[in-house]
Amino acid sequence: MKQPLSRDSIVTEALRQLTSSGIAGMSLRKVAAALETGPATLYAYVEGLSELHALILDRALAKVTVRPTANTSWRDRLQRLLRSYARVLTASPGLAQLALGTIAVGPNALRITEALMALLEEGGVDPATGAWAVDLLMLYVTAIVAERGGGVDPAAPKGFVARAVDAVSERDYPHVHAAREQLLSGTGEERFAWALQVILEGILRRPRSSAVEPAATTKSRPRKRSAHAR
Amino acid sequence: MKQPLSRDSIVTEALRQLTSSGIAGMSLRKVAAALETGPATLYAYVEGLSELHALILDRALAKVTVRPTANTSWRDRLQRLLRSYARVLTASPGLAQLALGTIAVGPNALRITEALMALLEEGGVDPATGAWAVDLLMLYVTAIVAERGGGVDPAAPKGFVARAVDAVSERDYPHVHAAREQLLSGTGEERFAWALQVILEGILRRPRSSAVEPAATTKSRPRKRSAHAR
DNA sequence: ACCTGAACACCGTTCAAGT
DNA sequence: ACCTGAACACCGTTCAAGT
Repeated sequence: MKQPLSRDSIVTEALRQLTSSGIAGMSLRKVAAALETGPATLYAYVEGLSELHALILDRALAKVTVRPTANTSWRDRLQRLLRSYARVLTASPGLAQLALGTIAVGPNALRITEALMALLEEGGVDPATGAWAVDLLMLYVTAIVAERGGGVDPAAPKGFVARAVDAVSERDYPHVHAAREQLLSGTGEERFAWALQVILEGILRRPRSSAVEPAATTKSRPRKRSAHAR
Repeated sequence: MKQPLSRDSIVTEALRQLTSSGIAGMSLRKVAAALETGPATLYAYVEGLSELHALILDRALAKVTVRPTANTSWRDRLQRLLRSYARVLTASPGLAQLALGTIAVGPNALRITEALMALLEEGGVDPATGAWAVDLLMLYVTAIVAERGGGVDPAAPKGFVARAVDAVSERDYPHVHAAREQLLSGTGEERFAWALQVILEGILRRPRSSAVEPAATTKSRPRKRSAHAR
């Protein structure tokens, strides 16, 4: 009675399950059941679970907005793009973990990479640095989303970490103790925005063309190196 | 005949399995079998799988060297410490994924946080910035290890990504196409070292006390902001 | 009271037997 | 030749029945 079963309908159902029930709520067997067939049938359309993961990821990434409202600085547009990427990953619990295990080379991942490279170039970042920078930026965003939303299970007692950090021994961990409030401060949004600024600033100041730190110099004093990237 | 069974022996055996066989090679049932008991028995010593994960992680982190050879710059020592952390995560396939899902508040994780905070302070980073910086640095390192070593399975065809990137359409993805060699260039070590320098540079230039970018300014020109943090 | 064998409710993947 | 029910080899967790 359902639609005639296809790669497409399998991916749609799988993403639906992931979005509504998290990583534990999606399985080949449940997808098969929802599509009113046996689990073995799916193997006619999909290589296995890990190919399905890749397909789900790219399907989800279609929702990322790569052309945010113009008329703002490239920095602002880059931050909006990465926020859109983070939002899409957050919308389907477990998608970020899945993204970390899957090297995204689907068309939608490429579309995001392309847009980020263009924005960095607009910011004066040379292509060699831009290539690595895109990896770094996307990895950071994926990781931070993966770190928070482990799953959809409400098993995370919000106070548990706070209690552990608060109880830290002043004698054994003086720096941690002194900064215990700072370690827990800030909303996710604030930390995300700060981290992006940090990484972006570093990218602009440390093009790949710049020499590598010679190990035994410096004393907190920043080096005179190229600010005018490329 | 085996040792009398304890939290400790369970963690030891679990970490042994993880190290030798990756995340798929470790399970509560296999640990129980190796310890010559039934799976239910473990629940007398451990709350469940996720507590075991946290215990394994902290046990593994004991091997991280937090006091690298002195007589070098704080930057150098910080990089050595993070490399040691990365090495420990890499040594047990799947440990990094597990670390992303587990908020590490065990004594060994605290020891690492403490050492990083001390090094950043030595570098002139204020405690408020240092607290967030430690999170960012550890998250990056954890994520990059998690991204590569998905498991111990040799299922990763090294050429697969290269082929996908090489085949990218010049018309649809001009920037990606132009930088396709750069996207694949460099060893893991080189990218790791570069990324750490980028993040560190950003941390030094963007203390939390600095104002937030006012959205519609800049043109790649860096701001005059404090290099001499705090 | 404590420990645990067996059961429960799941997995992904394979394959022989049917159409 | 193609599709798939049933089986295989696993999971984590629970619980009643034994000591």
